[in-house]
Amino acid sequence: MNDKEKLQLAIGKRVKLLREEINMPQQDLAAKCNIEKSNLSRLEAGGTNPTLYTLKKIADNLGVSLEELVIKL
Amino acid sequence: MNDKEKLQLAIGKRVKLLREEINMPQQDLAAKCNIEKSNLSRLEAGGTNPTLYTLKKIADNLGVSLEELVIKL
DNA sequence: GTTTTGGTTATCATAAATGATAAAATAAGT
DNA sequence: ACTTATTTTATCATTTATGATAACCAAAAC
Repeated sequence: MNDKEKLQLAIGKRVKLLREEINMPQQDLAAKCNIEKSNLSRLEAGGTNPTLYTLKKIADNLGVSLEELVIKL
Repeated sequence: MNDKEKLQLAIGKRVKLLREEINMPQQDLAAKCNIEKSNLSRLEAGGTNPTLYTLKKIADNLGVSLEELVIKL
């Protein structure tokens, strides 16, 4: 498990946590962000190294700032 | 100028500002991050949509947290 | 038990970030 | 002016995130 993989897992968990806190399904969040739901699923599972723009859209639609999204990463 | 481009310009300026605050040349930062100096140049100019891992390496080597790096974006 | 609902996994194509290298431009210092 | 350091720009190959679609799994509802 390298740094990159750890980071991917961490951001994935963070997104999942914030999303579940507001009871928003993956598909809803994905739709709002204009990303594929399968893509979001992989992201939350730590399977991708998302770009800044993807993270920004997720933060916006979760109602948090980008800082809050990447906290402790 | 769309949202993505604005975001790229914003992160670029932020990296540049933080880097210059500690008087670190692009090439030094790039070397520490194991990224190409040309790549960093483009990033600071707003020409790329960097991945989370790239941003994390940059934050680490600038001596700031990821939150601090993406502040106000 | 069979519909929903939410989530996962798989595959392939496409777009784009990055690696690698080189050349040109700019600034700073001597 | 000349040198040196720094940055920018360009190009091409490679890697990878994402788009798009489909099939599958799990749990809860009914």
